[in-house]
Amino acid sequence: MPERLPTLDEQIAIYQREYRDLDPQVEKVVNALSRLDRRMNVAYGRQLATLGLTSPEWEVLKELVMAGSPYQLWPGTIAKRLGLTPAAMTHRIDRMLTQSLVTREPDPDNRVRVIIGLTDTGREKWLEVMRKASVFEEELLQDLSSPERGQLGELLTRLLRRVEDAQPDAGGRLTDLD
Amino acid sequence: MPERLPTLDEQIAIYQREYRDLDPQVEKVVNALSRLDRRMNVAYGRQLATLGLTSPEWEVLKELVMAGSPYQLWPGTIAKRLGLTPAAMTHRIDRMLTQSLVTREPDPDNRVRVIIGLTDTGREKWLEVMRKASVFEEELLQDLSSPERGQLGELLTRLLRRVEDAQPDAGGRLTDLD
DNA sequence: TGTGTAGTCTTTAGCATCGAACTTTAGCTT
DNA sequence: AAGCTAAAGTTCGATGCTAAAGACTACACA
Repeated sequence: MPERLPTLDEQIAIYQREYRDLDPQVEKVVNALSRLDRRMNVAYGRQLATLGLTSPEWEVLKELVMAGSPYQLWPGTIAKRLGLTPAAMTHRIDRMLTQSLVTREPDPDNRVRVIIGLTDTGREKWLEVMRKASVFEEELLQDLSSPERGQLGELLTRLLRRVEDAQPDAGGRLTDLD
Repeated sequence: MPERLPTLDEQIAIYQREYRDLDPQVEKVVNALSRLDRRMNVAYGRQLATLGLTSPEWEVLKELVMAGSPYQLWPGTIAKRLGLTPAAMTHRIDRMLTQSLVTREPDPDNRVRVIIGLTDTGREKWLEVMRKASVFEEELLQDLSSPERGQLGELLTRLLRRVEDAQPDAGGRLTDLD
């Protein structure tokens, strides 16, 4: 009974025994991506915890900063980008309000809308996380030379372009399903 | 008030305005990874739904197949790999039992342990998902030549090696935190 | 101007997950 | 052997999420 996580190559070898037509090259890329993201999130989670933040809160802060000055978005927009229901967004904002990370004001242009804004506290928190995160990120990439880093970024960007064009708001579809 | 998701490069430009010491090359890699994983999961989720599977169930099936014949693991092992608490694992297995995707038997060698096994139904489901997923994966990578795919796989593997060595069971730490 | 329709956010009920306490067993230690 | 410690998995209470329904607003069209 194996305790140890199979290496990526072991995983793919087994997958190929189960499904002969599998393309090992493609599978390697896709599974490496997914494994990396899991590990990165574990690492981020640790750093967030030391700063008294949860990962849901962090996601929202990122979106608001990413929006640029004046750091405002509608709840529905954030929800769509994060793949959440509007209901979840309502409650997340509620929680973040109690910590003064964000504000919620009525939209003067449309009374059924609401504007979520980033507070200075929220912006500060974002910065603290980034400072810690960048240490981890540098460590993660330390085995890659600068040209390799650039190349990796470029290759990933090309993948991303395809999938983001196909799912503009995460609502499109890349393949026909039925 | 922006509705549109900033492109990766826009995002990084804004981040740099907020945090001047940020390394754009590193940030590009890390954020592309995270964006890609989100999109991939959306796509997988769709395909799973058409096969009557949920993503939590899919995760467990993957681990059992990955273990190789005879497709058996302890609940605690699966939980650790998926980053779940043992409690969550118990309930997941309960649900999967009702669909005959897995079995739960006492471990003959240690009466406090339990063995989760993959059923033929579960193995079939895994195969169905993989067949659909490989279509999507091929489409995702279609803009990359075969050497580029190999290169991307190799670069990602090097990152993965570093982080998996540092967090052997997702319990280690890559950076000192306090 | 009135009405229908679509869209935005909130409320509610049900469910999955977490953290923590608990039960049972295995393996030491003396 | 007997007791101590560590480990595995289940149970329990609390929290965040989803899906669906509801309240309200804006816009199009007659």
